[in-house]
Amino acid sequence: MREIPNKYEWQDAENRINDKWNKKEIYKFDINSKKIYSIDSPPPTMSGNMHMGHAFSFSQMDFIARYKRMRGFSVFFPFGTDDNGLPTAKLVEKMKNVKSSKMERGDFVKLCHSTINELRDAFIQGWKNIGISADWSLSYSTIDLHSQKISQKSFIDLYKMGREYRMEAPYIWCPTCQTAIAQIELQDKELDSSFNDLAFTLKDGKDAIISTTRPELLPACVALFAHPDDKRYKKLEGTTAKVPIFGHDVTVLLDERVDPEKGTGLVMCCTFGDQTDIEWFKAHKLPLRVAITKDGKMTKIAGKYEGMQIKEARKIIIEDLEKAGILKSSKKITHSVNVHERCDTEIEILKTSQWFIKYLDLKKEFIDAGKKINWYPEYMRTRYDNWINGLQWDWCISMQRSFGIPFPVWYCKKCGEINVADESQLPVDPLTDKPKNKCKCGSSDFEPDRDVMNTWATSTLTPQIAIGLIDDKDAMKKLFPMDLRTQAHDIITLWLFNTVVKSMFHENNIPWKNTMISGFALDSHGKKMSKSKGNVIEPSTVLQKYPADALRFWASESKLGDDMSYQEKDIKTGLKFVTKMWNASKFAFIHLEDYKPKKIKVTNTIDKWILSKMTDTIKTCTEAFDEYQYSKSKRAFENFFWQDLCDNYLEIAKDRLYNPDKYPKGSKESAHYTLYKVLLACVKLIAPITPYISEEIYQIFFKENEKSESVHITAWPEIEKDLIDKTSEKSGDIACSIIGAVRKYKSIQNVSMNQPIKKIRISCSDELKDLIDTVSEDIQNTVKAETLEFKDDCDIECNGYDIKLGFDM
RNA sequence: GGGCCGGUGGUCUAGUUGGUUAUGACGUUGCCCUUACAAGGCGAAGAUCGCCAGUUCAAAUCUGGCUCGGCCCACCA
Repeated sequence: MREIPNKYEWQDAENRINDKWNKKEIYKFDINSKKIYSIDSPPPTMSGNMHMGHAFSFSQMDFIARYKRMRGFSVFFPFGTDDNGLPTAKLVEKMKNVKSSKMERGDFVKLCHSTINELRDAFIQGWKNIGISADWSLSYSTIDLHSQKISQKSFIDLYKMGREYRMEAPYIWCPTCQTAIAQIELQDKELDSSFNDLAFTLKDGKDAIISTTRPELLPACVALFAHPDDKRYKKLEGTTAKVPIFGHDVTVLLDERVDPEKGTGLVMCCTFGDQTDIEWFKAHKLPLRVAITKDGKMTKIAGKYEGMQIKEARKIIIEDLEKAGILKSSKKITHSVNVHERCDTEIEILKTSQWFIKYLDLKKEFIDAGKKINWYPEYMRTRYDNWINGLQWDWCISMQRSFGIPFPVWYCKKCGEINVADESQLPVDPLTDKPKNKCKCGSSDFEPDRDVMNTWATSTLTPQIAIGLIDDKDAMKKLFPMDLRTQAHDIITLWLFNTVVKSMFHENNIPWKNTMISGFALDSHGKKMSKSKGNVIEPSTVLQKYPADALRFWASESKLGDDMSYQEKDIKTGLKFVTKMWNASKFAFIHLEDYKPKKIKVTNTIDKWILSKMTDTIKTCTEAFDEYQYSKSKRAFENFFWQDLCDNYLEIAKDRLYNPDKYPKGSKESAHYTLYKVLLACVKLIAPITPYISEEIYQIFFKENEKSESVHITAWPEIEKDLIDKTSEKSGDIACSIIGAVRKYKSIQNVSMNQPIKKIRISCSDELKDLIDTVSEDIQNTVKAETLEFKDDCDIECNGYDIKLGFDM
């Protein structure tokens, strides 16, 4: 045993311990282990700094990883980063001050890769700094060649299964980013607008007034709609109306999707203003009129407005309508519109050619798959089910961008046939590579697919990507399905669901047996942290002032699935715990300096009491961890450690440890045995949550006897049935209660706890008297009472028991 | 508008198969330098458990309605 510093210097300790873990490969995964536990963790997006939510949810999964490791599993815990696609491209454009649209595609892609490489190590360091016990030799990026290969193979397999098709369809389009975007990338934004009533001219010369916020879509108008039950308009069904300014004729139609209460009850349908327009377009087989270009300008059909930006055109058209007397009224409104979350641009719906994965026919299978997964917490499954039940569109996986994983596809210039790459070519870039074979029409003149897959097409393959890192031909057999997916609740519908989809297609199995869903870290007012609100706190800032253990301790407070607000005071609580742990251990080290653990008979009731309580705590912590309830485990541990062990046991045992001669022979040995055993259990029980202080204490004191290189690969404490002793537990509890009463008495008398008292008087039943007899000496010595006697003239309450007390100073 | 989750001392939070005095922390406050810890210890004050109704001998806990907050979805002419 080496010299014990008075204070725990956490900065120094954490660096030293990180080095040790690294050097000794404590978290190295062994595929040949008989017991394997595998974790599919979310690859964080490199386009932002590590934020509190990351620290929060990754700490929580690390609690589980560390617990399982101590339960004897070799833990497969790889770490990925998501550096694929649009977020990275945006970051690079901003950092390097370039525009991908103004660069050679190959140059931009190269710049993206080199930027990722510049940033990657520092980014990952953030996770190392909070003590994540991933096997860092198993790292992947969602854009690396390994991921590209798997992603492209997934595409080819699905294509061959007939699950993928490319089709022209109305889809969400961002005019700024000039790409199709996923529904999940939409955000609601409250914007000012005007709700304009304008007049279409009916065949009989009368006006038909419609209300719209988007008069610039008039050239794209293809019909007018009214509700079938709307008496005002029903008779107009089938008549034609002339579109103001633009002059083409459209028909008045009836459809139940019209809200008669809204505006004038008559609405124009444009291709495309919103989702309903798409539905009408399909249901009524309407013509297509495109008024907006891919870069957000007016098209030729807009006549003199051609080439104008959408908003500019809207303004001028309203002015023109007003001049012409067509604008009947206009009122200012605020309404929410869909914008692209990354650039805040109002989205458009354009008919473009995209790749889709066909899956709407399999809703039932997906819901059944969800039932085979154990959800923690259970209620999160409902979100998954609801999402599937509400699905209406196939999954669009293409984007019109330059940076991303290309589709392994060429189109035959002669016959138009789709030619997919041969598996042996992967990863492939159709822009620079050629197909292995001629087209079946005999031509070898090809046009490459210029799109890239969106990030979700790849990130839904993390189980396959992660397992692919293992150099073992049976890796898939050994690791799939994985044991656990961890993620936050906001992307159940997207990431979790679509991973199940891919897994069902490719492996015909669920991707993992369990899923653990975490909440968010919110700011101190319970609001989501976001850059625009300026309320973001980064873990790196916290770690300058507090140990990683304190941050993790905070993360362990939250019940699984619940959001938690971040307040610095809660991190302080974590620091206080670390300090307490250190000090209590220091006390033990002083008394156990020459102690060698060996099994002895425990003689003292108070020792039996704490050992029995410890057994109880181990049971609670183990059961809680098995249900992924780390916060329950932590709470049980904390109560035991702080209240039972520190506040009571150590205080009671102190006298026996310093003055063993006052006690029967063997008392000191009994205390030594107990103290060692209990402290070791404590260090282990909290090791998953506060790995650094636990490791430090283990290294200084326990390693010598326990042999394992690290506390994190020692065995989780076992329940020893022979330590359960309910009678001693009750005696000990009563002793603590009596000691508490004396402390309170001394406190009210404003005297030091050291102040001796002459006599403790106790009145209680004979049954309780027998229990108290076994601990009376400990009570007396702990509170420095000269005598203790059973008498009937007492009136002070003894908390929780039918006992009355009296004290004579 | 729909789904799921939550509302507990000033602040954060445990407890929800109904049953003595509702857990812990931060903050406030009194005392105490006590051979681990003043970054501490021992006490104290502070909660009609979001609101209303119901079931029950008994409700923080169960039921219904309302309200506020979070996430997801829909709407957004």
